[in-house]
Amino acid sequence: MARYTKEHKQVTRQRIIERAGHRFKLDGIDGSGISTLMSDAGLTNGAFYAHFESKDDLVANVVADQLRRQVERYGTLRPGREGLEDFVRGYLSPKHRDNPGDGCPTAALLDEIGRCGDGTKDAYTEGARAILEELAARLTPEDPQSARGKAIGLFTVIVGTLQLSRALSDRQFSDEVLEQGIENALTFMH
Amino acid sequence: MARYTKEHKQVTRQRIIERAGHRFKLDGIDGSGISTLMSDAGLTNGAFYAHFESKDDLVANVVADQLRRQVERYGTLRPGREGLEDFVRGYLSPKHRDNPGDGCPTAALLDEIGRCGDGTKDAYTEGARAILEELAARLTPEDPQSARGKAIGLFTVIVGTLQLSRALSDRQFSDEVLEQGIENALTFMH
DNA sequence: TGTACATCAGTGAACGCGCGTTCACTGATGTAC
DNA sequence: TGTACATCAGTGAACGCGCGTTCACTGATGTAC
Repeated sequence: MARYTKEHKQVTRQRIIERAGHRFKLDGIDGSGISTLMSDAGLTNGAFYAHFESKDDLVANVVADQLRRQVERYGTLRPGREGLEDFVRGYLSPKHRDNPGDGCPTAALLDEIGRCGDGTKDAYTEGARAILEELAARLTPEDPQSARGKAIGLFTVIVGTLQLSRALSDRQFSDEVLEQGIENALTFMH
Repeated sequence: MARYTKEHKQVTRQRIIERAGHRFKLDGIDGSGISTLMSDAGLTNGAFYAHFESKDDLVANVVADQLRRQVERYGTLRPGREGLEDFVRGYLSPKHRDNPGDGCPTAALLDEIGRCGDGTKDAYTEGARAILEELAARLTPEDPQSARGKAIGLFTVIVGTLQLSRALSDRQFSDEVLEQGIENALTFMH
């Protein structure tokens, strides 16, 4: 099996982290076992500890990686407020709601991260800082103080809205929450 | 042990539900085992299935109970907008952030509820409806349509803010998020 | 009033299973000669 | 260029443990006589 070039192991490690991000967002961190995670990456359970010290170690790396990807996504948007509006509409869409595995790690895992150890929370904290800075930069660059406050409002309202929409079994109610959430998010962008 | 009066079993069942609410909010649903839950209620694991069909059955009952308590709390507030402001300040306080076991079930469990089965999501949906109605009734009773939208905004922003503050390992950053969250929540009350 | 008994809330050991983790082993690789 | 070998990514069985669930049993109760 081992077909190792120079960076072969790093590539495998990155594949484990990426697939684990998907699985965690689908089934939760507690709900995802090592065997399943390794099988998702096309490997068997025993290889796990050649790449990570423990499950906690993996979790911290996955959280850091997921938040990094989230920040990178902002780079692909139209510049300024227009890009942010596009982002909000995609974020609060039925498609995003119904596909958590490919979606925002914060919406999928925020309360679980709050119960994690220091390593994971440190990784999350660093990522959250970067996201809020990205959002603030697009809001009112001429007034950084107010932009930061609005960025926090925008971020928390879209995360809370998406989570709520996923917890509602009544589709119509859930759709209403998403649509109203877009309007609520826009109040932080004016 | 059995000292059973008429409603003895109902009282025990209610005690299990109440203590399980506390435990779930502390350790998560997946993170709380039946033996621990029963021990919290002063019982042993075997008695569990005399009260509930399954863990899922308990979870649905706990979610319904927790949301009911949350709604009842609104009745103890000062009337109108003033009461709502008191509520928001208490909700977005370091004390609430640092004591999830005694706090809001939505902030502690929302993304996990999104991954639960229909029974639990139905219970949550009913409870969320009641909470949003309570909030809307205090906002602008003369304009129910706009009140409902604002209630959704208020609810999602305080839930998202509290969850975010719990996931940040940097105390100062976390405090900033809480304080800004109060201002952001107030924008939905004007 | 005192005793025998059916009721049933609760006990605690056991079930099979999947968890996170360990470890002896495999076998394809790049390197040495 | 061809062969022997050290490296090491990955295998897969096993560890002890706690999970959700089952079940034969206990013993205090309220009731019957």
